[in-house]
Amino acid sequence: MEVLLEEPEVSTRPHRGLTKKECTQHLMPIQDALYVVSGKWKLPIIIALRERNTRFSELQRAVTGITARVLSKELKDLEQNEFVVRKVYPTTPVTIEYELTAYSETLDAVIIALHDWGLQHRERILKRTERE
Amino acid sequence: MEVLLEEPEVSTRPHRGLTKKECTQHLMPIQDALYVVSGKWKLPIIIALRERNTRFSELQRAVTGITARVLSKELKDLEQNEFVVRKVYPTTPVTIEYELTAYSETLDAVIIALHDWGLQHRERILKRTERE
DNA sequence: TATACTGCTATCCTTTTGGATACGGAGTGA
DNA sequence: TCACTCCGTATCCAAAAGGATAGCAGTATA
Repeated sequence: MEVLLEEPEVSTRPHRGLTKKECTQHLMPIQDALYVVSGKWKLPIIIALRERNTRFSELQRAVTGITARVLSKELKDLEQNEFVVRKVYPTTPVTIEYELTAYSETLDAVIIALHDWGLQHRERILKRTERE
Repeated sequence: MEVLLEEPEVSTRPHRGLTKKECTQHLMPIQDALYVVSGKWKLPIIIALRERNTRFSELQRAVTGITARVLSKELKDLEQNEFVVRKVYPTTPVTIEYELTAYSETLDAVIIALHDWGLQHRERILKRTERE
């Protein structure tokens, strides 16, 4: 899993005083961010973690429908992005806890923006389908 | 392509005074929003459209690497979400123009949030890889 | 002794997404 | 007439994402 993406190429014309280069430079961080939150399970897992579900099997129950394979992979991704720390306690048997980091909270602005937009979009679509 | 998603199920515990139901209700709009901006080409196309590339072949040149098949499909999606209108002018041969709607600008807050977060994330990762 | 739970990994399979290539009719220019 | 552009569609394929199932070592429980 790559964390930084390559520069995509878009367009040739300036826009609002931005050169092509500036536009595509804007695109890269956007795609980095999207990479981090998109996919079927990333946000459900983060939400489950916020609700203090910390252990693997607990998470698997909380995020209904996810398989161990996928949960394991997603947790590794979240760890790599430093949203989660994996703590191993030498009990018998070992206890493993996944905890959200302070850094994971920086995502809040993104999540809120997505949420607000999504909410009005959903309402818009429902109204539209009513009309039809 | 579905526009509204099903309610996902996550977790069982309350969090910050929110019930389970409230949490998952938050998730739905987020996933609606993600649905609209994620994928390889959606944002590059929107950016190209903002730069006044309106015609099909123009878009295909502007968004380098996209094939006609995929561009065609993405434009249909964008139309369905009411980000784009397809206008047909009865010239000979017909001229077809894709134009962004005013509604497409409501995405700006989301795009900016993604951009800002992505930018600092990228810097964070670059610093981290320097240290190693 | 048998069964179950924990925290996974391995293997294989399906679905989704996107890419390659070819082709289409209609028009335009040499 | 030949070649080229425009705006796509159709068919087939490859890669990525995700799902199903099985298993495993260690411990606890019945």
